Amino acid sequence: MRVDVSEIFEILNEPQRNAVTSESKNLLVLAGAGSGKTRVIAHRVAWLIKAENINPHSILTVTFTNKASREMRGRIEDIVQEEMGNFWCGTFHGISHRLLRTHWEEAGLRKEFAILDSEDQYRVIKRVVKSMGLDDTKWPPRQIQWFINKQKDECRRSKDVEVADDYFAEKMTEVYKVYEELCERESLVDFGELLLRVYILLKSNEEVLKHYQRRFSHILVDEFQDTNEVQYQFLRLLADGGACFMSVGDDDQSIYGWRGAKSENINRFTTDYKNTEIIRLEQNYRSTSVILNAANAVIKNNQGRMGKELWTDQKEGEPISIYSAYNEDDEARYVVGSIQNWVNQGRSLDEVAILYRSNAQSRVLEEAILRESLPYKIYGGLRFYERAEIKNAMSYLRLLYGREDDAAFERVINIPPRGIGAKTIDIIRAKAAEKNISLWKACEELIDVEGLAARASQSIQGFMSSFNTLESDTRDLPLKDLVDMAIERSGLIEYHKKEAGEKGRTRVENLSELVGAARDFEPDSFDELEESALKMFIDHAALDAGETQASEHESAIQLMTLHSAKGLEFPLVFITGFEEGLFPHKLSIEDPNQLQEERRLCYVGMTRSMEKLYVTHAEMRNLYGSENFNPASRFLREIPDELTVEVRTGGNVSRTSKTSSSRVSGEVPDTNFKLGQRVVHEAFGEGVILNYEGEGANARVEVNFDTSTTKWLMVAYAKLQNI
DNA sequence: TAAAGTGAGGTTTTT
DNA sequence: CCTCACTTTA
Repeated sequence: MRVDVSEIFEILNEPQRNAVTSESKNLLVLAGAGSGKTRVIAHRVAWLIKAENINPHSILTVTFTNKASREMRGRIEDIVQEEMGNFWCGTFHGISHRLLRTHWEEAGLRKEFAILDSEDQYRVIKRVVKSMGLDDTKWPPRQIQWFINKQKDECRRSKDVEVADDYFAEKMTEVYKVYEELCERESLVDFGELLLRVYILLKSNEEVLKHYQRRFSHILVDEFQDTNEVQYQFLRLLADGGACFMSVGDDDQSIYGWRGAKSENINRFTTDYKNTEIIRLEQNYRSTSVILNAANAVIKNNQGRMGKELWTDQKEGEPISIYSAYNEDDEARYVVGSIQNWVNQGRSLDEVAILYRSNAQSRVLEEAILRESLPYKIYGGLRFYERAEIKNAMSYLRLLYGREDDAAFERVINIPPRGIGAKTIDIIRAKAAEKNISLWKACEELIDVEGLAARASQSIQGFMSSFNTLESDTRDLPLKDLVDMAIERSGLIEYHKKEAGEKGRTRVENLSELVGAARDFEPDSFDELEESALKMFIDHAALDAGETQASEHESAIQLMTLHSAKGLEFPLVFITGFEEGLFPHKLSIEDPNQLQEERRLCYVGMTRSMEKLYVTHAEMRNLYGSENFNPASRFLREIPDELTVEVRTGGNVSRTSKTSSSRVSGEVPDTNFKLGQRVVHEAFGEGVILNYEGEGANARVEVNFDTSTTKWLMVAYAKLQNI
């Protein structure tokens, strides 16, 4: 039966249509910012189903974030007008998880294996470091966690790590090994492990591999430039069965190289898969031509691009406003003033985004917004399932599901406080280690032999028996009531109620929101697996930490880092802190590759803007307690002058400042020195004047010497010479 | 068991 | 300089 698919076509341009209907076995779509990349994937899936009569069951669509995967599924279902329960559309991690739940046995896991989120993983690693007798100030668990994850991203087990004479790598690999053994023993799977284990499963198990190779006739991958090694290899194994493989990405928007993403995977795709058809989506539907041309001009400075130039038939639009602020307060004031102008023109606040390179910059901006009592929403805090009170409640649920969950046990054994201190826990841990059993079992044994202080013992018995009653009381209850009862009995609500002020109240609110989340929880079509709702809820919480903030649908200014702005669009965008050392960040300036990534980040930031873009920088910025005089970002010079307009000072924003106006010129009053001046000192050598206070005979200057020491010196005594 | 003190660290983040 | 994690202390 032929289905009318004209609707699929109507809204697509030619390259988009070519991508959607391509019959090539291997297809690479280079999709520029705002060129309709999600639309192309969604329509292609719809096309395959409606026009080519491909069973949704045979299609695999992979994205990076849960949000993207939800959006994708939603859009596809909108087009095909039906729900597709058996269609696999998910994140790499979600899909891997699903495969492991199905093939736990072949993968060498217990049926009830638990997922460690990064905080759980951190705690486990910390415990491992301690148990190995290592000093955790010398061996920071964070760094080891990073190391281990990096190895896993690169498909390396501890035995595969090449340490090559590097003492640190050697030691960290040892920790990796012990961590590996612990996870094996307790059947714990961290995020990296989900992928690595699936990769190893497919690679070593012919039967499972063949099954999925036969099943998936079409594989579609979004944001291909963000794939890391293990993800690439995983896809490769699946596609090697002869599936049609479409990857969509943009090398110019690769901003996650620092966490293992390899944008080379785009090039690699074309060499690994012969006769790959390449389609470029270069028409941008988002931004004015001014913004687009500026972004193009900036990204042109990068080497080794796949080649792509965005164009638009939209109007030219307003020039980009450049503002050189006196300091960061002035910058923030200017931004807020401009937003008020926007509002006065009848525009709305949720059309506005303020972007910055690093989170620390948000505070000054936040304060300026607060002063004008404008509503704002800041991205980047803890997400729902990452909050302490929620993790505590989830630990109760995890323990209810499986008493062997040590991570959960440790978390809640003394929360709320029940008189079980560090000593008692040490005894329990020692027992568990000695007998190689879980903490829960160790408690049972210790109680039997009276190996604990009477009070602690009693308290633990109470704690443990409460789980047994809870279990029998919640059997056959729907998930929502189960969660409700578990939280009620945990004592967490009472505990947080006692907390002072606002904090305790929001925590109690969050706990009841968790009950709400349980009520609304729909297992994402895991139906073929016989898994309890509770377990699915627990896994869901680990794999999808939820939104950054509870969504208030009030109109608000959006504040976020350039990284988190990727994929979003706003009519009005501010990019702040456009300064050397901040953006590009000082840690990225030396390495050409990292510098190129910074430039891509700039490109991403600029292309977020639909109508109007502001770029601001501060001549002076307080950083780590001292004043910095950063030159404007090199990216600013890469924007053609004819596309910009310099905002004159004394306009809508005043330059008021606590310090005297002479500071603007940078001259140290009644001396021969000025800020930024190079000077030489008899003992310390050459340096640059960073700051000053006082004047004339009392003037002191702060000099940053080339030996990279900074000193405050009295001008009257220091015998500084101008160079 | 919470409050006060100490010390390190300060780029970007998803799963 | 400010924040955060962690330790010490009343």
